[in-house]
Amino acid sequence: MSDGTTPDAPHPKSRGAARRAMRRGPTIDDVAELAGVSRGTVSRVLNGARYVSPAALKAVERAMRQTGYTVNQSARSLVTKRSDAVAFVLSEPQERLFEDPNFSVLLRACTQALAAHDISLILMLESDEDERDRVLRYVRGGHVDGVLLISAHSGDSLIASLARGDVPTVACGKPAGDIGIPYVAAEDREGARQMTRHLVEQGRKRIGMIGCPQIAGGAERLEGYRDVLGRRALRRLVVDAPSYSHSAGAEAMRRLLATSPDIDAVFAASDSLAAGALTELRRAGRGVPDDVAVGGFDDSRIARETDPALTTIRQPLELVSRNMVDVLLRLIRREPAASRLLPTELVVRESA
Amino acid sequence: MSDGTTPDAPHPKSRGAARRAMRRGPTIDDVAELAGVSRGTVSRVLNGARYVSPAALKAVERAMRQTGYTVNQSARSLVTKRSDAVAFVLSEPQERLFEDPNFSVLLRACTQALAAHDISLILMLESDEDERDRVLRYVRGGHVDGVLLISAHSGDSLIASLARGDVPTVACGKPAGDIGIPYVAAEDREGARQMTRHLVEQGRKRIGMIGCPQIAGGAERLEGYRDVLGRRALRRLVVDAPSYSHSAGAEAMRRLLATSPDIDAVFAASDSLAAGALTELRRAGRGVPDDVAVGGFDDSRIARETDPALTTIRQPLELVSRNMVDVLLRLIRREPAASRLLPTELVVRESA
DNA sequence: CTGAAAGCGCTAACAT
DNA sequence: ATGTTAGCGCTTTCAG
Repeated sequence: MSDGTTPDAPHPKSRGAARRAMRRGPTIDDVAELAGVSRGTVSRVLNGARYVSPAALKAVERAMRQTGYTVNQSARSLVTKRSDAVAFVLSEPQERLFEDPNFSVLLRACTQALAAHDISLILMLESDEDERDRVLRYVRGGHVDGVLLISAHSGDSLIASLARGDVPTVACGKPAGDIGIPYVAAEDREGARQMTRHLVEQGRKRIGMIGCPQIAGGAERLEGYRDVLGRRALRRLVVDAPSYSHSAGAEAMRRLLATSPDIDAVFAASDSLAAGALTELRRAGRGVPDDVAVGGFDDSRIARETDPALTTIRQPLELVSRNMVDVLLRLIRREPAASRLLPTELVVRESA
Repeated sequence: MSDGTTPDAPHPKSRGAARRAMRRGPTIDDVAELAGVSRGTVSRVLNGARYVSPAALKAVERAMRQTGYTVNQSARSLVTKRSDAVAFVLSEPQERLFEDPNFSVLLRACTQALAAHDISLILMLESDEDERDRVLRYVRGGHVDGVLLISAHSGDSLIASLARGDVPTVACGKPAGDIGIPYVAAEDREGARQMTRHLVEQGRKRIGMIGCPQIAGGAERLEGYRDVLGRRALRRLVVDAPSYSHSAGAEAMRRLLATSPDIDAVFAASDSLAAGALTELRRAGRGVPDDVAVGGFDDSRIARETDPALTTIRQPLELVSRNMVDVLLRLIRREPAASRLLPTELVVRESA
């Protein structure tokens, strides 16, 4: 084989004056010429087609098809100052968030919702200082029209401080510190109430909770649990997990069993935590749900894959995503847009 | 409040001639003026700083800092014809791929590897016809410099037909049909051999396989299994799963137990499949690994979270990602770049 | 080594 | 309704 990289250029004689032979698609002028109209008219067709005669419109459309024209986004952005792209910024202080099954759902749904508006999604990670700076520079450099901010932990947010500036931003989940940026979230507190009520209705008496207050929404879930239980939410029944992970769930369950061996139900603040709890309960020889009922939160994929399958609270993440995009687009258009809270739903399976 | 959108322009008298007051960062000219050099020199500093006197360099750098200058990527792209962005195209015919824990790893690692080169990652989905067209138009519209193609199923690939064109593309996993595009993959076949050998060494006699030949790498894993077992790879010991999912694994295991109740080991072509098999084995009252040993493939997160934890084959996905990016960058620079195969590793845990 | 000048392809006034 | 024109901010010859 000759080389394996690129087929040789198809221009046998291209020598000295080898201009940029690269991607050299048809321009708006080519279309205009072919359609027998001016460049301005073509531009009008491209942008809404108002004030264009049907005849011209048809001619232009045909010419575009014939030439296989595509707008040059750079040229357009240069003048409009819009990029038609938004950043999906993921701050994952502990590398965890990325493994969260919920994250995939958000990412997919946001991508789709944006695609419907012909806006592209640029994924950016912000796990350390350097990356944070990179993101900041990038965002305020005008490379994107707005940002979808996904952060597990609510603290950090140097990003948010930027976001508070002039770049339209919407967060997933209520950011801590009550920064002024709009957010979209599930009704964590009410969701937690639903689960706790369910456990009570099942006749459970000593209901423990594995929480994770430092994660967005975590504090609310804890509050919901307390709302329902009141003083029955004994201090020893509540343990904190450092993150929404399987191992953290197992570890928390171990502590719970140690301090409260008489426990007959556990509400974990996420499905991953619940799955970890399940593993630990089995190890400890407790039957689920007979000895101990287990409730999760999220209704992520893993809720269906544990054994027994998890009873959990469904977060409408597709809806959250669509709302985030909707709010962001309004913000970009300088329209007013408030935060939104979306309802949750109890999903009963085998574990409780 | 006055408006809530944009703080009023700081020009008390700007009236009729209210220019676009939007994002109006410092330009290369502002920097040039402040540094007392020409616009050309600033540009040179921006691009490699060759042929620039130390004095000029310093002045420019100071001016850039003072003004908080950031290049306008659109303006740059307009002339260079590069976008400094690549598309991460995900074809997920069955919505599954996105839930694959491996995918997250790839996405994260690719994003990071690209960020190191100041290239941004644009995520695109290609699950149906419309989206495929969208991706095609987008990619060949010159919006990206190249594409990272992640597809579970190997067939479709109208995308690939584009990729074969002039847009630099690298696939994850060997694409079917032997299209000419370079790819990066793990040594699936050898990995499968490693696992099968391990099971044999454990004294297992009737080793079944849950395969998924239509998924990239799936056929190779099946071959590896057969390489080791030879005629002991009875037909009835091999079942096909429709996808790499938990439920497919459970279902396949059920069939396997039905046709070959005497089975004493199973090698599943992915961890998800193995996890499903585990669930089914427990349901059937078979102990793992005592009655039946179970081997997975991927060493994804779930391998650590099943009970018992999975013995599996580690795919070096971070390495795969970095190599994909490396190959793609070479391709973009029109340098030669061949496909690459990366070694796998046996990870022994509890299930086998 | 550096400045000047010519566009890149497009949109948005501004005239018709 | 349509053509004309002036840039958007940058890189890249081309002269010095």
